Amino acid sequence: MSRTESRKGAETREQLLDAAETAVLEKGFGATSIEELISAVGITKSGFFYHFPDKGELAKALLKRYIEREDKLFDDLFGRADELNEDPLHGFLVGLKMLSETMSDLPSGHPGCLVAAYCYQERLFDREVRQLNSFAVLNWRKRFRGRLDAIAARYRLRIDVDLDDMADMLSVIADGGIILAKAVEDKDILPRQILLYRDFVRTAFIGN
Amino acid sequence: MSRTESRKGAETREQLLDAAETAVLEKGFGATSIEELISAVGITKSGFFYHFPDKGELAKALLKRYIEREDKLFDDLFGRADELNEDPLHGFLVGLKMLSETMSDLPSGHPGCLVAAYCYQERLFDREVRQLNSFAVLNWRKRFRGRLDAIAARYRLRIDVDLDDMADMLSVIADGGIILAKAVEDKDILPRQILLYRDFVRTAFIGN
DNA sequence: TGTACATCAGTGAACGCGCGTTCACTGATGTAC
DNA sequence: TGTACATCAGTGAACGCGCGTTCACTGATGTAC
Repeated sequence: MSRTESRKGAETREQLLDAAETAVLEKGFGATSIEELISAVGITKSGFFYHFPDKGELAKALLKRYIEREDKLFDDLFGRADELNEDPLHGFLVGLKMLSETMSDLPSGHPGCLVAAYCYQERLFDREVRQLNSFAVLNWRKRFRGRLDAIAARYRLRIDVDLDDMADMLSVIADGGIILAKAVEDKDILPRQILLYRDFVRTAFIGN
Repeated sequence: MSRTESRKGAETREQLLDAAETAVLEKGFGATSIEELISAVGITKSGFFYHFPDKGELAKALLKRYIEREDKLFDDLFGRADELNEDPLHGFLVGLKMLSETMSDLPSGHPGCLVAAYCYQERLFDREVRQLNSFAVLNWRKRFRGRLDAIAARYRLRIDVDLDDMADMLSVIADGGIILAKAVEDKDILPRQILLYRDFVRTAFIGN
């Protein structure tokens, strides 16, 4: 229980972020009130302002936490896949399979991507938050582009595609898959679409 | 100027919907105020309530109009593509090319998909609006599934994919592409992703 | 070990503003006879 | 053609509520000497 990170306050802060994340993904940031967050956590409104100087800082902290978690998920998942495969293509394909299964295991489907939610509410956030969002996406591109480069060094590309586009396509499929799954309330859509992307990568590099 | 559709009122109503659509895609429905809509159109607040009984009816009218327009766009686009090709695969591929070009021609990128925006704010809408959203997506699935069936009747599928998934994938790519384009402010992303989907369909049916 | 002080994690009351909604009313245009 | 009435497309004022934010204060815990 040191001074720099005393436990109690940090716990309350996390609970506020948890409540905020759920609410923002269901109703949007503008329609999420500080009032509902504190009543979920059980503190007063001034308690909220002890943890965040204003609502904008909540938005920033929320997005930062989300991006860090997502990065960690990818690190863990594709890291494990790499341990099982020395071939970069098979490592990526196994990673995608594992990603699909992880999404499949979510009991009521993926709750939503904060990056996507923020994109549809850009005007509510300042430049810093929007840049955070942009960097996150560009970082995912870089991450998957690196894998695709390693694959392309050993396998011949059978179709004429740009590898940045192909790297982006995983983020595109994930965000789009979440939306369709939410729209028709079918949690299988996202994992199935990820497997479709996997098929695309496989045929692009080893044909059919 | 008949009684059932006098011109002046209908025009104001459309302007309100235009202002609402722009605002909702930039800030979300909850953060879009009636006040800003009427100041954009130049009427008073009571004027708004002459056109819409409450804010919820605005949401419904907005979504209905969006879905109708989108359906019409697909009808026109793939209809024209069909006239130029009697082969179903080439017709679909030409249609996708045209769709990509249409998205490319949008001067500042696609402004956003209302269906996607509503998914990230589901709690703000009643069951009727959510069902409207769901039906729209299922209808797109049906539309593209029909085309894929026609193609599969003439071409052998080279990879083992479900055609409903492949049909959904176009909506997924569109919605996800819009999000990435917004996130990194690069309007080329959406048209390029559509072309990537086109490559996938082509290789799935004629190989490489 | 005791005391003084500092920091943490909040409380409670008050604020002004903007929001969605209601209601009684109105001038311009259209329709019936 | 003139008059009476109906409908359209709004206006203007008022409402109560909830929102984000501020400010002075406080009890519990931690640290220095």
